[in-house]
Amino acid sequence: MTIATLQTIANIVKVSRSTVSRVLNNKWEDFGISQATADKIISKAKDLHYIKNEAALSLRVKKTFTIGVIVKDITNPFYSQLVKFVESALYTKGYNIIICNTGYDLDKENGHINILLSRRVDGIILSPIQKSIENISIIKDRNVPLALFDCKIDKFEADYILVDNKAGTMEAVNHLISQGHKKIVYIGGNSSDLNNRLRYAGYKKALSKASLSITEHYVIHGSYTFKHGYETATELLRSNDAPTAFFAANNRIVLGACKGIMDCGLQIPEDVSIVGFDDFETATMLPSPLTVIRQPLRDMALNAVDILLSRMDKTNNTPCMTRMLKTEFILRNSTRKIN
Amino acid sequence: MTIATLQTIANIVKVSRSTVSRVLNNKWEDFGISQATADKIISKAKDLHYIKNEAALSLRVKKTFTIGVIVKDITNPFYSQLVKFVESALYTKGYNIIICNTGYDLDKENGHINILLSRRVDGIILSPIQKSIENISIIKDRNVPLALFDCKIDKFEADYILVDNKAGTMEAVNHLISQGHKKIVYIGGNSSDLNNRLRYAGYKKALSKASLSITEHYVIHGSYTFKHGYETATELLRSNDAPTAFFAANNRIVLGACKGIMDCGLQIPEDVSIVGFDDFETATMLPSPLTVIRQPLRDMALNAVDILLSRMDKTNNTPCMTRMLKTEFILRNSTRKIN
DNA sequence: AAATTTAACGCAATCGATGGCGTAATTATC
DNA sequence: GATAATTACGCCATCGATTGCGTTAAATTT
Repeated sequence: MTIATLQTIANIVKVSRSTVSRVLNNKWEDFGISQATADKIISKAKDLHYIKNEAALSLRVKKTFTIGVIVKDITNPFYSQLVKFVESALYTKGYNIIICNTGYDLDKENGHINILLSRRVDGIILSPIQKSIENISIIKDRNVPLALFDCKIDKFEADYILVDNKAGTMEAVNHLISQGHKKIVYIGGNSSDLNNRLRYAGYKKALSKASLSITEHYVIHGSYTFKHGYETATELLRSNDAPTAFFAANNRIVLGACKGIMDCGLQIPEDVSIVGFDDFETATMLPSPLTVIRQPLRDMALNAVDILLSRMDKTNNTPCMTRMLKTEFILRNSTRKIN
Repeated sequence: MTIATLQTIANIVKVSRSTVSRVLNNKWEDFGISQATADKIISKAKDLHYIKNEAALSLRVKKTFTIGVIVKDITNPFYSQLVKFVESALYTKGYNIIICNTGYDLDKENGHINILLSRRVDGIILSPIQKSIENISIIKDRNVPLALFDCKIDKFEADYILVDNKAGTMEAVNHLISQGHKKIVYIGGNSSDLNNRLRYAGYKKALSKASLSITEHYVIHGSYTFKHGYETATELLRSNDAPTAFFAANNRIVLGACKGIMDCGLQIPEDVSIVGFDDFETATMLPSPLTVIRQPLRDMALNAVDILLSRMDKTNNTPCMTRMLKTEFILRNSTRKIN
């Protein structure tokens, strides 16, 4: 009826809890327990459908085999893929993940951090919205391994996993320039967002290297949304100084921009070229498959897992480091040479 | 240095663990603990950054405030949205979720089930790949609340959450028929999949109601993949009996089919009409926004949570039930009237 | 002043698993 | 045949929090 514990089995086989524990953990030889006893215990455990209680184990060994993953929006392919890779890597190591979706809500982010700490997770992968260290530093204070993802927090020593936003963007914009484009729009995300600033820096650098000047009304920071991409594209294309190419700072913006372009009756890449940051499944499924900057999500996930696992070794005192990964330029068919 | 426990605080304030526990759980008035003592305890707890250990709590109260969610592919928007809604609903109730991604791997699914049981989760939401009850019934045997999602398992009494696949598909196909289409292709998923069979049944019924006969080479079961949609669409459109409309059985297939149609040099909806099962963000972002059958994901998630929560009340012995939710027909712009 | 209430806590068992240390019993060695 | 070594376990504290049941001291009542 009730769920079997070590004690239940011990009572039936008439041995002590310890013996049952040792047998069920395959250590009976180390403790000189007879095969006969072991067999009896194992078979009884099967009969009773014994399943160990991880909560009790955690309490005892001070390890939960649980990692907390805090993301902003799990429905964004960027994060869902990340989660997939993280889950898969950790599964093979015997860890589970608690997923926390903040939905860009600061209170929820902090709430989740506290919950994860009270659950004594063995590590946290965090892609934070907050920029200040107040609430994040309690993770560090408690010595919980932390991998910070896709962000950089001022004056906060930690292990970061980043991509080279600037170089990636430069590559994309260089490509447009090499195809003869001079009127290239930067459709950006939130202007206070560091990633956005770095991507913008890449854009600027590419232009200046090619001795092209920055046209102010071609730089539109805003938000990482479909709407922003759509509105920016349509407005500019209908203006009397229409651009010939767009760089979109993330996967949502690029979709909005594409839609905007098409709604203006223009074709990609015949009339307008476009490159986006972030690769995603549907990028290949558009009428013209999108040329994009791909973030190495799998590598990023593996790096995060790697950091956490190595930090769990408390003797490991290597200083925190930032792992900056290279992006990949994926040439598809959304840009073309112009005269 | 080391992490504070109730005992730590008790020692400092010179009271017993019980008193600290009662104060920190805001029950000190019930136990007649003086305000002065309470204040001292609370302030010490703050000083020491005390955070309760949920593992210890779980062990004691036999409740983990954790729900396991097992999905097939978290990167599929269908599941990532589901997870988002579930997470959000449970967060407000004080629960966390452990996410398990099976990647259509049966062993992993079973592995995850066992892990969740050993973690003594308070409930499981499962969208299984397995069709047999062998491995699933251990969940029921252990009396763990279970919500089965998007599936039906033979001879297994449980709480199911489904959508009316047949009616939904009928509505879609009826729409095509009402626009004058007679050559309507059914691009299906795995032929053994129940959802696929039900959707196909809806297709058949719609045709027969309109006195249209089933054309065998217009029914292509296969898999729920982009590739299948693409190949089916291109092959049929290039045949000498090209159809005028498609029904695609899920979000991946429909994207593949759209791409196939466009790669044949045809336009949606001018040359070919298409309706898909599943709504998803990018459906609106295609050149012609897709008309689709939307599954009520939010409702489905809330229902699942609701079932689990109510089943946790052990006095609740209401028989298992299947909640079949209605789909919604979302008319956009991927079909048109033909002569 | 004695009896009763109430305020203010403490004790110890419990949840389930682990592991260091100890001990009896058997077997091997000289 | 005495001693040493090995086999085969058991005892009990521990992890951290909760809670039923007691217990003491102060306050109140009569």
